[in-house]
Amino acid sequence: MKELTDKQTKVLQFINKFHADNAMMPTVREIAANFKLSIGSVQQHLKALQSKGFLIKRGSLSRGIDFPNRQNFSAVAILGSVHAGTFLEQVEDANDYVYINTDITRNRKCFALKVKGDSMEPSGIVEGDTIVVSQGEKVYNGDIVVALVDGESAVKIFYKEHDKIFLKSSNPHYPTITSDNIEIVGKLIYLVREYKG
Amino acid sequence: MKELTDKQTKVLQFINKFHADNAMMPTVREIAANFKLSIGSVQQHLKALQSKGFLIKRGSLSRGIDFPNRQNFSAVAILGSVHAGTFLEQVEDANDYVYINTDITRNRKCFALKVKGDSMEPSGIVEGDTIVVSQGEKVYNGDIVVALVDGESAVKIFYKEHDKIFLKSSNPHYPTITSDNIEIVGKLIYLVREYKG
DNA sequence: GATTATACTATACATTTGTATTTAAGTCAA
DNA sequence: TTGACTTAAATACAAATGTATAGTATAATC
Repeated sequence: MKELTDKQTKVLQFINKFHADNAMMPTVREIAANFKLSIGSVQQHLKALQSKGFLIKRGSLSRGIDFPNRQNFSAVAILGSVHAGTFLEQVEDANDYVYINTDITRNRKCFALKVKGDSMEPSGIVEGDTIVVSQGEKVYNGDIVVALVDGESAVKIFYKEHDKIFLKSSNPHYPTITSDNIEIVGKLIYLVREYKG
Repeated sequence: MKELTDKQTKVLQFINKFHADNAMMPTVREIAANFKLSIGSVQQHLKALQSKGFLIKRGSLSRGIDFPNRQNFSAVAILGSVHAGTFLEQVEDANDYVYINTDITRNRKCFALKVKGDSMEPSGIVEGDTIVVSQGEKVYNGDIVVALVDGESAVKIFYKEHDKIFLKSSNPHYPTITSDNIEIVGKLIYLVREYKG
């Protein structure tokens, strides 16, 4: 990627913010108005941003500029809560969602859970966090997973040795779980935390 | 919410998909072309969708229809990184953003930082996390803040006793900071973490 | 029968928007 | 100096787009 001048950067930032705020791209004249510039001046900035690969054009449509790697969001449903220490509770109304970038979900099957308990605190996962889990994914030693143990679920660190699965808590006060009946539901790919008040 | 006719439902679905695919609302004529309808016909459908509350209009802008409850995201710029243990580094290109729901930012002035170090690990803030900070906010004892101490910044837990400010690390290996020259930059309102690989 | 809502066409017009052209000034490097 | 690049303004024109109006037809309801 070539480098941008100060002005080009500012124009790109404005476009970014405008799009985030209004769910549409600005017109040439809307950009001009924001910076108190002439139309022609903005045209040149847009041209530069295009030739440097920071914007692309869709024909001569109105509001027809686009980002080469536009931010797409998918709504991931929060299905329930999971005791990082012990096990899962179903939540009745699945009307709550986390919105995350499709760059992260990448067409994978995902769902989200609210964390309860403190068994994963040393790994930075605390009560109230919302974790996004990708299903049907290959897991490796050290990955953080949501697993079903004898029908109940938990967030743990995955380890496999000699075909035997061990589920470790990062908090040493909790025992390592092992069982013949462990099913890996999915792997942690994202976490969000909201600080309220 | 009043009910929609079959045709109105189809038009609304098309608008929805068009918006998801192209990050912009369709024009009257684009809708007409899709359904092989006349312009006036589409106008009526849009009018009906508006009067029933499924769409709203923004003036007479091109592509100026909108969903009443669209998820709004604001792009929060990642301005640099901050050592949760020690101090801040500026990042030159502010082309990186976190996208968070405006329900959370609520018109507050925000910026984001990448966390380095482990001084806040017991609070669930670990290396690589992206934290969103709200500026110029009232802070209370126990809040997690970004503060400037003698010109350098850090993420700490805020305490004030007898007009003296203390900045505590949750990791006991780090000392509590106190100084006559402490400025509170902002308060933590959000955190995101991506698990890669 | 009269009224209302829906569905559709066709056309005209005003505004918005993208694009092109010309001119000019400043910076920086060869 | 020359040339390339950036920044900027002013204006004109074509295309895209929103809006308004008039007319037809069907079905449901009172």
